[in-house]
Amino acid sequence: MTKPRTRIQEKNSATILEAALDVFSKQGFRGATLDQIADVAGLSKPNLLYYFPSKEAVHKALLERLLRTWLDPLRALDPKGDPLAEIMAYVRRKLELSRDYPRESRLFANEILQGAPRIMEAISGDLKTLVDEKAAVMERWMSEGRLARVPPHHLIFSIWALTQHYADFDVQVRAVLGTGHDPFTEAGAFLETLFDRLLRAA
Amino acid sequence: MTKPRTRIQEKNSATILEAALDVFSKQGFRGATLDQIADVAGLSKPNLLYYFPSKEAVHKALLERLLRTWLDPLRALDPKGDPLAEIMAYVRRKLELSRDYPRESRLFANEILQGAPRIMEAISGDLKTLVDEKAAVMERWMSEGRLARVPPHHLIFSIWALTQHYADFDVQVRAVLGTGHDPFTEAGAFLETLFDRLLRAA
DNA sequence: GTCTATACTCTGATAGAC
DNA sequence: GTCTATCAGAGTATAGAC
Repeated sequence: MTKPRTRIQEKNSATILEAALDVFSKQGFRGATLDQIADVAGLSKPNLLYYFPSKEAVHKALLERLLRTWLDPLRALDPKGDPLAEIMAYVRRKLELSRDYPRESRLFANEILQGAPRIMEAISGDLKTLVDEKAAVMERWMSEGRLARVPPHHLIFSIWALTQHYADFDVQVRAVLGTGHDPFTEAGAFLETLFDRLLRAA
Repeated sequence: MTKPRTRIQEKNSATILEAALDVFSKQGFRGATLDQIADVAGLSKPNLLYYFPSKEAVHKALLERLLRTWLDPLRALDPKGDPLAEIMAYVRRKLELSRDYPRESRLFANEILQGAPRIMEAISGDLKTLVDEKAAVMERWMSEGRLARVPPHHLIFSIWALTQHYADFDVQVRAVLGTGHDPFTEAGAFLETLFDRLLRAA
């Protein structure tokens, strides 16, 4: 349902998307079933299909919502700010996303693993544009000697990889650390150290 | 087929596993179908099921083969070697795995994303044991002042995250970089810099 | 060992009563 | 808006001929 009108439509659409996020993020698109989603949402399958015309449509709605907000932290990187502080703030915001929205991270990971069939356009369009723009900002900072020189695109990849790992591989991280650990707090301190040593201008 | 006896059985089992790796690594367990696998393998579906008793069995055989070899690079980390050189060698071998066996990396990623239903035992058993052991080695190196002090477990996570990202998110990396880039060569140089700056004893 | 045919279940989607 | 009933197709697995 692209434009819910009544309050009950609004509420049910939200409930369905919430349940679908649960299921799609764990099983991927093909692995998820409408039965599972309807079950988690507490609705019947036909009722679910009253709100969304198809399984595709539910998945698409989730991805669109995700893409709208997922890039905000990178957009917020301010060319006029202090280089190291700006990048550290980006790392922190990205790690917070992993901690607070792990299902969204896994939904995205599933989509990319499957070859990004439904979001390739956004990736090589909006995302690439944004990354190129921010990479140019970092490039400038490096030229001005305010940041150690590293390949900006791979710097951005490393921030994605290191922060998303704690959401996408959460069960592995927890199993290997054992009990008595707070993965995200520890990761926060570690990544602070890592990017400081990597980027502080010599 | 756990123990193939004839040459033809050997060959067909291998062909099936090769095809299954293709499909499972892209679609995950539930998303993959025996039809797809049989098609890629060039066999009929019943014939495939002559060699493996079920879809589960094919998947299990793949994961077991993976786990047997996936940890070798970490096992090879030598407590008697030079700390920084040993870790750099581990990073290099791990990145080579991502470059040369990206499907294996994605198979593993899919399994973890789904909550590791089939390999949780190996993760919290053999894997945790090995990681704890090597983390202790690193800890010793740090105490001796031969390596900058960082949390060893998270250091290992960072190596996994940074190297596997180039396999698991390959399509995103290539789309964002655009043409005229060699992701793995560039990543090799970047990760060399990153871990050198992070770990070189001050 | 390999194939065709098929049994049976699951899944996405629709019809139509209320 | 929501439900029961149901369809058509896909999916795993088996039977049995060759």
